[in-house]
Amino acid sequence: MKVLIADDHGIVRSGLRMLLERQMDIEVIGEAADGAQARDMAIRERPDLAILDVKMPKLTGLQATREIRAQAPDVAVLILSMYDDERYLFEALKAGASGYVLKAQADSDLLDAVRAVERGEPFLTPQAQRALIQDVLGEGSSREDELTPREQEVVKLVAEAHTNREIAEILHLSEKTVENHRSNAMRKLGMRDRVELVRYAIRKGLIEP
Amino acid sequence: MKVLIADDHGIVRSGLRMLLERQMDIEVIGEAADGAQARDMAIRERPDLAILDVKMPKLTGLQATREIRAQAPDVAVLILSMYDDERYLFEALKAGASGYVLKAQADSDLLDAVRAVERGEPFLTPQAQRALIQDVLGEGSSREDELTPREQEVVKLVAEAHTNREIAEILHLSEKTVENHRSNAMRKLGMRDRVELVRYAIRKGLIEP
DNA sequence: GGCGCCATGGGGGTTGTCCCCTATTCGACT
DNA sequence: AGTCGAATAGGGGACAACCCCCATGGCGCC
Repeated sequence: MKVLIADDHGIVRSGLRMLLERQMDIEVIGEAADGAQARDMAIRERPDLAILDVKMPKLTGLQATREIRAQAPDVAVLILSMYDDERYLFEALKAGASGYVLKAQADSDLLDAVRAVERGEPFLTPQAQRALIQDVLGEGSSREDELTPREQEVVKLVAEAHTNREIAEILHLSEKTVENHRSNAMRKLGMRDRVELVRYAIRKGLIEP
Repeated sequence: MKVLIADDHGIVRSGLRMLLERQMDIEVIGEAADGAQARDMAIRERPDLAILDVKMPKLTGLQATREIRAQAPDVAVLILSMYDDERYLFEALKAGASGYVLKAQADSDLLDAVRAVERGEPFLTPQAQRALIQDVLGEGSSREDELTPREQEVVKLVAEAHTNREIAEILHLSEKTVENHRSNAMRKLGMRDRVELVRYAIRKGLIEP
């Protein structure tokens, strides 16, 4: 089973690799340090599974998931979240992730998740299942982000101080398309320049201050 | 060499354990999930080294370091930080840590640090060393506010999404003077555009996100 | 089938940003 | 007495940002 690891912390990547490669049938075929790299490697190398951290530069794990699932549907995705809550669980599932595991969980949960995905099954930790049930029972979580996925990606990269040209390269788009997404996002949010977008991105948790 | 690991993420702990135990002479004698537990275990088990994450429940890694060093001075401490900057470096050293390694670093840096501490030497990554030198060089004045009052005013207004022209009107200055202050501030902080200034201003508490 | 939305891309133009340089005044330190 | 940083102001230029317009193709939805 070929696995790709993506996390912006080198030490954590190495730890995960050790953890996974102790299993005889798992081969870690690559490591990515940011979301864009993870997407490119997943599409090029076609691993059976990509394990993505939520919080990464350039593309978040969720944004990378969306693009990987669109362009390489045979690559399964497992989201690894450092957050203690499940605030990205629903977005992760909507983006096409097969599983969602908190870093606070025991390593056996991660291996269980990998095994489940190997069999083509989805995997949620007990906590995540409870959160999901809670949500279905309660209000139907009508959280509409007014920004489209593409617009959010561009906003995140703007807030990371990339120029339009750099963003175009990262997302494999033309500069003009990037400008259009940024402009549309700003119009939707009633903002006048990139500076306001930065504060929006920080409030939304797209990036750290 | 007996080592204690403390991190609130179980998966990360397991990864670190794998990473360290690949070294034949390193034995991980325990794992702690929070700072208080780390302190108790360190004082009871007396490992040669305690590797502590900065951000943990109950006691932060720095607080745990202080108490461990006070009650068990023979236990060396290595601080592991997930943050991309060195904002806790000085506090860590003051608290009695022997080393400071970012999680973003390669695993070899962590092993180097462990080896150095084994020999009784302190260890800092090149980035941390640079930050320290920078600090010693600029120690004459208050290192915290390297920006002049005028520069801070301009930075705040930039971060509030005002254009140079608007800032000039607000401060009763010429546009050129505003540009100079902004430019000087950016040079001092090593930043390339206003977007980076926004994040700086938010980190410094000059504005709210 | 048409309507709207999303994603993609371009033309052309105005304004803003950012950098290089110079220059003066003022106060503070040595 | 001289130097140094802070604050002020400007010239000129390269480039990025931001705006309007336009167009195409895909997809879902009455």
